[in-house]
Amino acid sequence: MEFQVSFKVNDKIFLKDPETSEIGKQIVKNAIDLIHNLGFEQFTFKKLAQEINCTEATVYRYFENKHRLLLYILNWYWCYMEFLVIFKLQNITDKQERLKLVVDLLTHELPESSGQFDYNKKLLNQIVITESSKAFLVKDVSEINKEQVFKPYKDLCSTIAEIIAAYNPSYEYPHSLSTTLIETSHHQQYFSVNLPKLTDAKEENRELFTGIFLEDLLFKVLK
Amino acid sequence: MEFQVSFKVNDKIFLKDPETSEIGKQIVKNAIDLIHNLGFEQFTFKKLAQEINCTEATVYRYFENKHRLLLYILNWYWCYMEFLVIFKLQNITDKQERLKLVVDLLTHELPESSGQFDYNKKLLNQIVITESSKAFLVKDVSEINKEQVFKPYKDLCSTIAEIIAAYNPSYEYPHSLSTTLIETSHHQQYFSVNLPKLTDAKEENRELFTGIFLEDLLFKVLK
DNA sequence: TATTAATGATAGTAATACTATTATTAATGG
DNA sequence: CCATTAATAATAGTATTACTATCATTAATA
Repeated sequence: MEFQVSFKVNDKIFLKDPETSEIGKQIVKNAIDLIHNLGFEQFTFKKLAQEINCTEATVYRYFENKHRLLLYILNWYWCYMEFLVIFKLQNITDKQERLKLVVDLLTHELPESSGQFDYNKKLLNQIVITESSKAFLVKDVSEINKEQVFKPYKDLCSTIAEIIAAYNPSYEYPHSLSTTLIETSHHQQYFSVNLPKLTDAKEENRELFTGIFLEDLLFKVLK
Repeated sequence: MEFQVSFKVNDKIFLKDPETSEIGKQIVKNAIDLIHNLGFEQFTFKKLAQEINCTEATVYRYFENKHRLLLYILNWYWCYMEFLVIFKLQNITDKQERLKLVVDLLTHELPESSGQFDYNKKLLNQIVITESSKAFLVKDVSEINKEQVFKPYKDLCSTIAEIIAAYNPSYEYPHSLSTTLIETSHHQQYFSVNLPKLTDAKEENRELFTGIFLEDLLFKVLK
């Protein structure tokens, strides 16, 4: 027996819920492939429509623009990551162990779950590393923030901040440390592959290195 | 008597050196204003040309595209930042003091220098915080990296890494820590203004807070 | 004075980021 | 089973973006 986990992404992000139709699922699935292959800047709805043999207009019925589609994908990831954190930490009482598991989750690819409806986790991970900051480094960030489109990221940040605070209640910057862990995990992995002079990692062991670097940093900061 | 500092930016970044003409200087100066006002995505060469009453074609004679122009601006910043680090640390032998000054420089606006030819440092700072990761989070990063367009960032990273290594020679990840300081400085300041739930800072004291947060982190990590 | 370099003026193209309209098909409800 | 509705296809069209090209004009220089 299996159980399935699904996430309700804020429905202001889409015009029509892509989960409710086959073509909607194809849009998200192929968007992940295409954003990974082309990079977000070169990715267009026209290319996506060609990929899944539908019309551009159809894609526009699901998402206002490609930025919203990126947000949808990232929200899915952030929700899933928060779920994984909570799930994997269940029954683990040792506070140090809990933090170690958080670092592991943040620095390693998502596990391939067996759910029927499943995104390519390897590509999703790459997209998060390379494109996630483009979701919030935009001129209208304050506008779209009102629509709660960053809630899953904030929730994840907050969940990790609580685990930090549980380990060391006197540490004063748990939220900043939480986002530093998340963002640094992305940057260090990206640098190790693309700009190796900016890190001490080697490409071969980027996930492992990033985990070791962050764990070392985390426990020294919280000591 | 004054002395002036100028930086030779890698000449593969531009087609024609904007420093060599009045209109070239106007292009860079107004680009900083416009990128700040519109955000990099909405910024176009057409709008820039309108701003300085020249033609789009003229702008294209200086820079291949807007990404190169952003790189030019960022390279200027990175060079200037490295200069400031080296300059301000002259004659300071206390290794802890040296690190503190680095954090100060990374978290506070650039000083308004009195040079004749001078960019708006406040806006430049904002651009670095908001747009700098868009310079390297691109699909063709490896291609353009071969043209040495990230050398100034790497040099800055390396300079700071040396200061870290001087403080604690046994610390194993000085480059990763160096880029973590730089990137985290940007993110925490950005979050404090735009997504305050992701940080413990308040907007009012974002520079001060980010400095305190990073200094605390740095010295605990290197202890 | 002739030459060259820089810019302006103008035009044009392919791609992007959409919006709109109408026709067709599929699903559902009575 | 028919009528209705919803979803999509097919098609068209617009404004903007990201360029490239050409030629005339002006300014600087040799």
